[in-house]
Amino acid sequence: MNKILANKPLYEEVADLIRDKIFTHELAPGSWIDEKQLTDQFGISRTPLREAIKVLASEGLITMKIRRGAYVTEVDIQEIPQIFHVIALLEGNACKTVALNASDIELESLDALHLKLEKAAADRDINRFFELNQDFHDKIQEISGNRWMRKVITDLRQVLKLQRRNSLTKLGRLEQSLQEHRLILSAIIARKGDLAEELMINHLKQGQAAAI
Amino acid sequence: MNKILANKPLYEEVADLIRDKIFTHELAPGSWIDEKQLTDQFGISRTPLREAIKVLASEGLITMKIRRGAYVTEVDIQEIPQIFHVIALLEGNACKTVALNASDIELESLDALHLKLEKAAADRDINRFFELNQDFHDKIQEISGNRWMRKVITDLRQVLKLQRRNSLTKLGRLEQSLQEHRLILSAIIARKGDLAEELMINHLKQGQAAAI
DNA sequence: ATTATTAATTATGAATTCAAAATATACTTT
DNA sequence: AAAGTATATTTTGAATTCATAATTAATAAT
Repeated sequence: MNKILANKPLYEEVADLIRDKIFTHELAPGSWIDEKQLTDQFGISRTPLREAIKVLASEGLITMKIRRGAYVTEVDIQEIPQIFHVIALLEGNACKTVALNASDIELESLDALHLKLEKAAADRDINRFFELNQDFHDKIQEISGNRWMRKVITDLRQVLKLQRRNSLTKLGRLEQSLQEHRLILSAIIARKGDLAEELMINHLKQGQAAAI
Repeated sequence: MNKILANKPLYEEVADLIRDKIFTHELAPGSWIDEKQLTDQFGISRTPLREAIKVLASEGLITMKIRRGAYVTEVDIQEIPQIFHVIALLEGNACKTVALNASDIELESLDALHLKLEKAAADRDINRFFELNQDFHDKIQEISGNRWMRKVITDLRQVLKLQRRNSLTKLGRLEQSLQEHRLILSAIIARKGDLAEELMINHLKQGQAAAI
């Protein structure tokens, strides 16, 4: 692997690749991570691979077993609601912050994003909807301006992705999710902080219910 | 370093050692991490050291600069309130959960812990007080039973420790902190969830104010 | 004397090598 | 054929080596 002028350290690129494999279940929860097979596949040595593995372990995606290698984390099913709980608490709070503190320009950008989401839904473009749905949540966190909260939410969502089969694919859930977003957005624009918070928490609880 | 029968992987032990160095400011925020000097000091090779560094980077304690090594993270002073905000939100919620759901036996163990805290305060044993103070917060999280919330709080507290000079050393703050704990505990025992939450959030905000 | 340019040194990122442990395979022995 | 032991292979954890980039020191030029 002689990449000229790498902008990212190799171990991070490798971590990204492995994350993908985990989320697509090419590396399923519980499965052993075969270092040899991955180094061969990526055309790299074990050094950056093992560094990547350690990072993913620290993120909770991988579990190390001493003297017998790395395994994709199996999230205990009963822990899923716990993770959802933390995410809901944080995203709900971010939502309130946005409702109370965002500038009008920021709200406009959020509104613009929601419009795209509506369009994707109208077009029945599921993948695009899924992507924009994520962007909408991200945008709220971005506007709320708490970098650390955002990192926490990102990490936890990642762990959820280990487990969950996409809940939006369930028929009807897409339309319902969209409607919930509409309500959240209008509460934010109306500067109703507590309502926005409550709606976001409820929205995430619905998502959780759909996921199980 | 030929440790016979290591129970922990070397890179984790090394990560612990470096964490200590960071918290004691032997490695101060912003300072460059000299791999050679550390491998010499620890008597190990660069491989486990670099793995440890990657883990600490993923925890936010260390910042990697591409092609110029690792540095102890400098937390932007204006981000401190953001971190406190997240911790307060989570610990407050954990506190509410405990007030509403803990078993009587669990509350007894919390009460017992608080008694030790009172004793340490009466003895003016600052170090012990500091330790038990941390244990009290930990215990609440433990009882609340959300492993993931706990991990998040632990990681964030760790980042705070980078920066903060111990706020309890300020005269008077110790007594005030103790009083706040008393109130929190009695709210919990009285099963007043919302009050317990509010008191905990207030307690952490006081701590933040004292730290700045 | 100060700035540029080049050479030497050092540090980083990554591959390779090595020792010990774990696993799998072959071989007895009954 | 089954169970147990011995041997071979694979895998892990960690040290070492190597190429390239970055820094420092040395030299030359104005």
